[in-house]
Amino acid sequence: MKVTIRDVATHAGVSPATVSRVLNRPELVDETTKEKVRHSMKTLHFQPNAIARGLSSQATHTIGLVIPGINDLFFTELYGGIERASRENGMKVLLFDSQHSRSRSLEGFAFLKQHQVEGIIFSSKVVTDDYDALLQRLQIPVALTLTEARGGISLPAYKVDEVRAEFDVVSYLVSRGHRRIGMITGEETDDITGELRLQGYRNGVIHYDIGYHPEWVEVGNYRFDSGYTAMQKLLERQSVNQLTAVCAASDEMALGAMRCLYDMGLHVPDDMSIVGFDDLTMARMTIPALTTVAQPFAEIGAQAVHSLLGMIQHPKEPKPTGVYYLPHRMVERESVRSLL
Amino acid sequence: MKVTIRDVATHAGVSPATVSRVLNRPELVDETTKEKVRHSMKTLHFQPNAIARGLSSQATHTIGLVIPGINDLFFTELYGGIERASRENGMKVLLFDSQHSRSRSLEGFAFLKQHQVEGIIFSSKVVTDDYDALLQRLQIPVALTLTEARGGISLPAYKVDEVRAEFDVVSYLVSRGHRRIGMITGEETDDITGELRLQGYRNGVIHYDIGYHPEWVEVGNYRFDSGYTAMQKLLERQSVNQLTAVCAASDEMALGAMRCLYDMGLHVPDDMSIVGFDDLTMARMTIPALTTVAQPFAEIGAQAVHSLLGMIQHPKEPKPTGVYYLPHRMVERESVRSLL
DNA sequence: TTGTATGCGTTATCAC
DNA sequence: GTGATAACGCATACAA
Repeated sequence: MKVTIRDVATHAGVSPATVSRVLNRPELVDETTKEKVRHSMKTLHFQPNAIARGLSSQATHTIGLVIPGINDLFFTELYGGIERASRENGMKVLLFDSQHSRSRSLEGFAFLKQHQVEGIIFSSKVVTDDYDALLQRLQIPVALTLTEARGGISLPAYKVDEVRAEFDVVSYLVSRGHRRIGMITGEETDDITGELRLQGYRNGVIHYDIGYHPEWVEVGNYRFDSGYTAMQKLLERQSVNQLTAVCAASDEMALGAMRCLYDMGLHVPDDMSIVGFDDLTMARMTIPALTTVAQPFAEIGAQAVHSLLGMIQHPKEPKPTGVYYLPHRMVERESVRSLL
Repeated sequence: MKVTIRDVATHAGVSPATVSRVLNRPELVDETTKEKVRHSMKTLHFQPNAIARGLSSQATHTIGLVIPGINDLFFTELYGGIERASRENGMKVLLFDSQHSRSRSLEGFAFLKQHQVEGIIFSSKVVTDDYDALLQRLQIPVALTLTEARGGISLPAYKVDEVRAEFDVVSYLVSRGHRRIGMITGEETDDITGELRLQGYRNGVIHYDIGYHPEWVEVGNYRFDSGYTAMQKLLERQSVNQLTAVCAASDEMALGAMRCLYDMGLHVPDDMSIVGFDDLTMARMTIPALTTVAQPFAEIGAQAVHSLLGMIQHPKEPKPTGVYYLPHRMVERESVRSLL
């Protein structure tokens, strides 16, 4: 029925220990017996039991990943980077979807702990002080992606410099002759991302002597529909605002905004320029193709993995901490008009 | 350091077996000792070791999922349905990305076998005879999604009736007055999907006395760029073809086709109607929003899980077999013009 | 209702 | 270079 290491051993006429050795330390075993054992493994179709190995060796070679929601469109790229980097280093990845629920992210830690993962990548919203005790107890290295720690707690975080990125968006727009630039940002509550991007926008409009006008800003929740609604509100004030461009804190909201403009009979970019944030796969598939700032999701994931690997391999060395910025990149496509 | 069932036992003044019982068969243990044990678990922050449980009980409560590629845009919805149905039934899911490689899908089975999953959902291309021996040996229930088995091998498959779905697309187009309907299909080699959708198209044009014209058909690989290229080729023959509508075998190709038309100065749907296939999240976010046929990805995933659950719980009963069709649905949006 | 003893499949520490 | 043997953390017959 199920073939174990013992079956292989008897079939090859050796001890289980030797079979285990050809699996883990083949250099320690004689060439001929090694061949013999391998042959037995083939013919018996032996598959080592990863569960038993994990229990015995106390090493699961697995990295846990907590994500906010599998349906978030950037997720697959992040995962791709993580999975690849893990695989290249002999690690597997175990996924946990917190479904945008704070309590479920906590569950995620418990789940991954139970499965003896050797490191955890966390990418759900802010990580605040109240995680502290939990994380201490965990005794598992943790790295953050697309978010950062707040308060006393210190965990390494991998992301783009969002303040700078959004500033660069404003710069780009200014360089195209825009001055009356609005923004659709993300929620500020429990979400550091929206806060940072808004800060970048604010820095930009102040830096370029445009001034910060609260009435030029609307808040969304990163999703398409909220982008639509936000643009509607902006449009209601358009006669006084006279915006020529709007930057959104996500590609999805940017597309929602474009849809709203379309429904109002306005044309992008002729009547209004739009810039997104993320550079999702679909950003190049729309008409007009979306000008946006690209986050290197795969690279961010890979960096987090490498960071974890370091902590796993050198448990006694001081752990990395603070925020590591990966380079963002303006992607110029068709949704911005030059006023010059 | 790490707290086990024994630690809890001594702390609560009971035997390890009792602790194990409150975990697995709480009804068998006295109310007061149960409380005592649970209290100890809390204060010691006990987390049961899933690895050890799996080894001991021979039940991992895990379903394995082999997907062709994490970056395929429909994947997250399929996964969502699978994860949800699994969770509702006390199961976890372990993911394996075959990266569109046949050999890697084979590896996937080995990987999942090693991790002692109790069932496998497979969704990579065709499953043919040569999988047979492997699958037999596996001794693990397998269900297919978005594909089906070919040859002698019989595995339950969950998907839409693609022939019928594409036929319905043609019907829809005809009902809007179209007759000169082209198609961008998927690869026919090693891919049953493209074959079936083309068959549906063919049935349609024949049924409506339009006739099948090979020169109205181009082949792509489901991706955006291939849709673009295919439409280019179609356009080269447009003076003789005089197509008024094109249906694509995927939403991505449909968008690629739309982009091509846009670049050629043609307007959708005024100059050409376009229909997709899948109803990806982004289908409603484009302008014009894409008319397409929706696959119930989440439902397909959930059905596959339930099918697996049945096989797991009743190992001796005959396993389900054949193809189970889930209802597709025409989603009417803006990319088709009525000629009537 | 609770405790003891054994096994799950593998790794690892010893001897030989 | 190879073979016994004891963990790994938990579940479960069997006893009590």
